[in-house]
Amino acid sequence: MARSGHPAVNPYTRIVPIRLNQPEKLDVSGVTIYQVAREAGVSPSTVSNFLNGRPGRMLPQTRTRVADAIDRLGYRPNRAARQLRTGRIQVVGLVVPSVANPFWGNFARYLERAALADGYHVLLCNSEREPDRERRYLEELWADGIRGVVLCSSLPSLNHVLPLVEAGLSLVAFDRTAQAGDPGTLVNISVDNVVGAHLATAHLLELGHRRIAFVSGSLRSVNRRERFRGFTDALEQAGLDPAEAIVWSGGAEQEPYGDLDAAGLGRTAAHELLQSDYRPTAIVAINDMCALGISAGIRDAGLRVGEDVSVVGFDDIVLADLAAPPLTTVRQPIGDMAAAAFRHLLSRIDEAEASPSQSLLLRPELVVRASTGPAPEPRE
Amino acid sequence: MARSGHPAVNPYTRIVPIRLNQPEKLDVSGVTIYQVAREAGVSPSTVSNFLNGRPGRMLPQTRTRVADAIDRLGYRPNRAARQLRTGRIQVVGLVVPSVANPFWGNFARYLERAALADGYHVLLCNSEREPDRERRYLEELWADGIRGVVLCSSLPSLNHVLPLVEAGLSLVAFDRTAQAGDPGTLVNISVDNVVGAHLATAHLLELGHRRIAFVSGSLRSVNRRERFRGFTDALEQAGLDPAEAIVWSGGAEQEPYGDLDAAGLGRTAAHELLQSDYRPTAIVAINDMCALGISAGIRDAGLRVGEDVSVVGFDDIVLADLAAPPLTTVRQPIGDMAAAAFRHLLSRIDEAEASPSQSLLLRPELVVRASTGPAPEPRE
DNA sequence: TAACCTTGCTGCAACGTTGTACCAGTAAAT
DNA sequence: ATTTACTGGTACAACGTTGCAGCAAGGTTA
Repeated sequence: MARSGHPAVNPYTRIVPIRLNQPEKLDVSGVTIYQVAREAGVSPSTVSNFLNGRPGRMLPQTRTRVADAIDRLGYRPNRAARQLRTGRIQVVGLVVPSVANPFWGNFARYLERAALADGYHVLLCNSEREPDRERRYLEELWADGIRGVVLCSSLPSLNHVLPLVEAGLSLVAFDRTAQAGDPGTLVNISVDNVVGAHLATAHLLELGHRRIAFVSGSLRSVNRRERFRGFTDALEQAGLDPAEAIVWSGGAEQEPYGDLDAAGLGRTAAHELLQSDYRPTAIVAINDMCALGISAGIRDAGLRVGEDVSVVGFDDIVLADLAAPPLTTVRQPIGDMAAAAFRHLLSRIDEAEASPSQSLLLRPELVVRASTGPAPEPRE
Repeated sequence: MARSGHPAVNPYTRIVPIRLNQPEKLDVSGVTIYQVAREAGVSPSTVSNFLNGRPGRMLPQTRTRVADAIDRLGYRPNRAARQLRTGRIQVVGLVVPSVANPFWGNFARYLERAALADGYHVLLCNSEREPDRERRYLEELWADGIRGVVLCSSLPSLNHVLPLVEAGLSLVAFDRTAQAGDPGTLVNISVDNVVGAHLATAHLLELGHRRIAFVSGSLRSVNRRERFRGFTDALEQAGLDPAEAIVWSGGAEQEPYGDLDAAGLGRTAAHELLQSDYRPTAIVAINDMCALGISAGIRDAGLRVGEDVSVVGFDDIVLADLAAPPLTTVRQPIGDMAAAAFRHLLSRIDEAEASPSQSLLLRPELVVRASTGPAPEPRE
């Protein structure tokens, strides 16, 4: 501090003894790598080597001395300093449509579990499925030094985040399969939506249903398109003409993805479908929230779910088992998917060379409950 | 770099041209405060003053020059460097029992919204209501430099986190009212549980119900105790003897808080209560998940919710309106509470002197839907 | 005119960590 | 005896930001 002896006192300035803006910085834990070094009788570099570089670079006795000192002092590395120095940070981002949706909340919990096991934290962001919010969030995360993000988007195009990916952001897209225009380094992780919807539809066909409807919001998102394909594939395989399938794809154009309103959407769909001449005996819903809405709509019409009209959902949220009647649905292996997402993210961040784009599809599982039953006798 | 001319070459070592461990640090955005300073023709200190200290400390023209330079270069301050220097960080923690519960997911979303408006991020943690996880999370957050946390705990005692609070951690306890042993600087934010349960119970009494049950898991958590008090208060006020109230307080001792299983708990409770001789005509549930489970249990018994047995929930989660029949419930002003929580947190972090402990109780609102109806005629 | 104050800016050291470059000391190869 | 290699460490300069201390220039007061 006083490098050249006492600091020269400016004869023109009075002493100002009160420091209003003192840093008042609360020490993160008070103890730094220097104190550990002194305690262990080594240099800070050696402690750093112990912590990061090879611990093989020192004698066993030195190693234990350092370890003991760290223990004794309760030393914890200062993350800010580490990040400043290395540019790395032990945090990944998670962008979901909305944690208010139990499916995403659940996914967040599993991802956190996976991340925590590797000493990573998860920074959570709600995009509300708005591309602009997605972009701003990713920019924010990037500026924070975060280099890996799990993006739950479902949007067909990722153009809005392309610049960041090109700058080096590692992106794992969840609930979305690869598209033609995707960046070359993208990893996609998703349930096999085609198989899932196929399972659901085949289940209904086996029960004897022939007039089956598919209900969703706009079909613009990737997974919805795929689920629809699984639906038509199954019909075709059963010898039905998919062109004659009943498709209810509502929702205003201006708000085509509404997650929260999926239930309301389903209810409306049920009302309309059950009033029509060609009334379906079974309905495949785009997800569980939608299916719960459909169930409510069926009841509104004075019909019984699982008897007059069967309903299949998708996701298997906790509430599916709780509904009246419990919902038959397609279960996503959400824990496995979260773990895989984090594992891929980590390998992307660590490796200098980004491996080429790839997709991981996990097989879903049909959970049969009481919302589906044999097709009622045709009464025509 | 080459401060003293060419670095002396060690005659004993061959040149090792391959640097395996190069830092490869991706620049956060490439542009630093130095480049902004050069672009604006001022010193880095002036740019820093513009960013933090008073911008009144410079001429208007200087101010605009700096602002322009920042714009032109797209400068964003490096948070790690800032944190290292100041010890501050623009992140608050949020510890919830589990985001898999829609109520907490929703709360997280609102808190994020409030935080984002002030440039703060939210780091989310799932405690699963385990005191030990709570403690470890808070320690982790503290080590990360985070000085403010919203803790959604409901545990009567906060002893397990006391050391951190004493070290300077600002804590806002959510969904929990003040307790005798609380730290002196704690802020409690909660809905008025007594009033809420009172509203729910009074509503049932007005409908003519007299045999009303209260269903919850263990009563050890703070808010559950209070809701129970609101329940008994209302009974008393109606001239009934609370000692004769039907109280179902189940759940194994070893897992007394199960959030995910609240629904299963409710279902079991309904089964047991409806089999008893003194069967209730109405049930007050500890929360909506529990109420949905109770509804399922009532249906299991072949009875109609809202006609044979009325059910009131608590929280007003999205699914309450979706159930069959839609759930009458007590709505928590969750957005207001989240905003208040963040506001208090911020003032605690900013102010050097922590103001004394206080509690904020927000008034809940009864939302009447179809799960409650007039008490059935006594058929005895 | 001397003494002091105010304004508007800059210089500099630090925050805690890391990894490269270096270096003694010893062992092995020439 | 000399060269080379390996081992087990240390010294030091960054990373980007901040805010105190300082300092010219001009203004105000005595």
